[in-house]
Amino acid sequence: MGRTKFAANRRRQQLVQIAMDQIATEGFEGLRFQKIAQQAGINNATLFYYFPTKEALVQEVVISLTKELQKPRHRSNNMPTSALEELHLEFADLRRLLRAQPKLFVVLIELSLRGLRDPVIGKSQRARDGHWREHLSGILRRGIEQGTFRKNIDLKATVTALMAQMKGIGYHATMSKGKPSEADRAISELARQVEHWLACKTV
Amino acid sequence: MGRTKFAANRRRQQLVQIAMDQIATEGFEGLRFQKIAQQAGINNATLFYYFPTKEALVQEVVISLTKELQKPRHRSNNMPTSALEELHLEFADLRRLLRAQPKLFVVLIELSLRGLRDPVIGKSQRARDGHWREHLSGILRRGIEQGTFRKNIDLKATVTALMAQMKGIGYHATMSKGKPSEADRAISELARQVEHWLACKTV
Amino acid sequence: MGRTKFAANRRRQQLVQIAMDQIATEGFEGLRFQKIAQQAGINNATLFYYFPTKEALVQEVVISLTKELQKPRHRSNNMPTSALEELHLEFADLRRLLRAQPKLFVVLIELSLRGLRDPVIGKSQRARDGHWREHLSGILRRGIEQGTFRKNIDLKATVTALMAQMKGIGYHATMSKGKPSEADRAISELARQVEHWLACKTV
Amino acid sequence: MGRTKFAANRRRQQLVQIAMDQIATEGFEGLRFQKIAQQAGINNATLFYYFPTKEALVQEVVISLTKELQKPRHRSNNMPTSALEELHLEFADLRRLLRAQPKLFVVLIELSLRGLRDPVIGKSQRARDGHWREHLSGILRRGIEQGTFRKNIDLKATVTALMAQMKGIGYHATMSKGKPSEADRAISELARQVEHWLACKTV
DNA sequence: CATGAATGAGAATTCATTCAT
DNA sequence: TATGAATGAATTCTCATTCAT
Repeated sequence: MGRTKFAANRRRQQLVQIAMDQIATEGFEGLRFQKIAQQAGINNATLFYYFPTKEALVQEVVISLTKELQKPRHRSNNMPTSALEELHLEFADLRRLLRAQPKLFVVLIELSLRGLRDPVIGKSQRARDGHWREHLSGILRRGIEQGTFRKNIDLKATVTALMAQMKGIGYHATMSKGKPSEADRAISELARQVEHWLACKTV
Repeated sequence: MGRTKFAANRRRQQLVQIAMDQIATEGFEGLRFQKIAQQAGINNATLFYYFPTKEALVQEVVISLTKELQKPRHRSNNMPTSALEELHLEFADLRRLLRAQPKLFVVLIELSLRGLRDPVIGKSQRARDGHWREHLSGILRRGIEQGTFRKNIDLKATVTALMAQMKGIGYHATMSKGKPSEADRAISELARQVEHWLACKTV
Repeated sequence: MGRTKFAANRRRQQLVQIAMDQIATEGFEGLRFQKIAQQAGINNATLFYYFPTKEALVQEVVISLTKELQKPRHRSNNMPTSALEELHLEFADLRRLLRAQPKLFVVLIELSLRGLRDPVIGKSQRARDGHWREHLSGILRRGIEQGTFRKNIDLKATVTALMAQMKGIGYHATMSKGKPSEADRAISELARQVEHWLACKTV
Repeated sequence: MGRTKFAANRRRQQLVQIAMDQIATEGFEGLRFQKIAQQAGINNATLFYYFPTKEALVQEVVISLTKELQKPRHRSNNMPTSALEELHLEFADLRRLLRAQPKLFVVLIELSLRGLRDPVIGKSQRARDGHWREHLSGILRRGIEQGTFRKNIDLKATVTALMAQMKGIGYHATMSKGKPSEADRAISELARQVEHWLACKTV
């Protein structure tokens, strides 16, 4: 039974993955229950045993996506020593994710749009953003405490701007379909700019 | 006859406008020919008289959107005197547009996603980005010539970053549905940050 | 006014001709009022000035077709001298018509089918067949009188068979799209067979 | 499972049959998916479960029709002994088919016309004609060998004429809607004529 | 005569979902 | 679990026809 449940979960996860791929390639518009089943090699109706509704499947996609985004990446072995380094790592994460899972960003943006109309998705999105905001605020606060960042930072506006910048990088890179190296350079540029702005004591 | 043609064009424009609103509120997914006709107070078939295909209508939306975005806004009366001011005005434009036509950003993002699959839309999108890139590059170059900006700017990366930042602002503001004032503050913060970064001679 | 009316009739005739071409190339299925207007270079609605209904246009096609089929072809200058020659000429007509206006047969068959459901067309068709039957019966009778054909002919069955044969040639040639020369040879073969059958005194 | 598949095939066959009836009574023009479903007592969409396209259904009609026409009819118990008898049986078959399934001819003619535009149908039609031609040629050749038919037959032209004649009988009988007995008599007349023509040694 | 604009009544096709087995 | 069969509710698109100008 434990084995079975495990297998069933694997299957669910696989189906969610297929759904994500579908969204990435065909858009939300093109997400078809039929096609997912087909691609999973199962029957149309069988899919309904796993997800009672298309909506339910989408919710799982949201959950899976959120998990993926919150999966600790750089914090693998050693804690970052300074706020500056933490900030660095944020950008590094973005860079890595953008290279490793470009499709994820497409789904993310599709879901953002859906979140505007679907309250459940919207709520989950706002929650994710809230956590991220907290995380970034923490870094900035620590940086100020550590004396790395200047004291007169408008914390809220800065964090908002920072989030917007990082989202913008993901959005722009995803849409313009330039070379990854181009995105990398833009991220580095941005990272330096931000750090300069936060660290510069003469503003 | 001239009158007639004029009226017909007005009608088309009106229909495109309704379509844009529909996209903004319901998403691409929810764009229904029926509903547009309904909202225009005309028959379903009449819509097909104006647009032979749903696709055709969408194309017109793209055109209309591009026109709207390229419509000169700040250049109303007097030419900006300096590159710095020009850059300022870019941010001001963003701020104004975000307040005046928030729906436009939703449509813009929806279209971006569609552009990933629809080659016609994609092309138009890339063309628009190309122009914008040129425009921003021009400002930066002029700023360097004028001595306002530092000489060692990595022009390409900087422009990419700049575009990403501005897109990010639009994206974030649109999605998070915060108060406009919050977006305004983030934009100001960002503008100062960028200018500082470009102008700082000690980087 | 006389001129005008004449011109109008020319126009009607032209439109009917276009309709026939349409039927020949697209079938009854594909007959579109729109397309006819388009091909005539006039507006959709204008066509309704000439024909109050699509049905009306079709009726005119039927009339035009009947006229075309009854147009005396071989009887141009001199009367045929014998029944045998008359019969010969029937086959010759078929041969000529098949070469000169192959499309006409397509329309003819399309109309036949329509005649099964449309009583007006059906009636017109039966009338045409009736005349033809009379005509052929006359030839046979004359042939018998002239002593060319045998006396024990089953007149009714023979005429029916004759009509069926000739229709069959038209039908087969139209459908199989073989070379005209092939049809010619089959017609000659058939003509000889029929004449032999009718003339043979030892049956 | 075998039972199921069998039932499904029965269903498909039934639907094809209904489609054929529809074509016979309403023509290709009047073939409506809706109506077929209605007549089968199933939902519109269910029909699409069996046939992905209206076109697909039509193709099955073509196949079914071809099968029906090639279904051996007279060869039931004993082989025909002579070419003359074989030829006889061809006419007998025609007579029987015309009485037993008059609708089949309507569909056949409708399909012929469609074959002019639809390459798939056209090809199938030409193939069927090819086989028939082979079959008839065989009979004639055997008749010549057997000494029943004269030696100087123009084989190709004769077969073409023969096919045209038989098609013509079907076409004429179908269209003129006379009594079956009339068609029977014409067929007999024709059969005697053809046999006389082929057997007559003095041509 | 001629036309642009408008429309009602379908038509094919799609898709999430249900249900008996 | 799994599936084949079935369906209702849309949705895009077509077409003959009308009407004011």
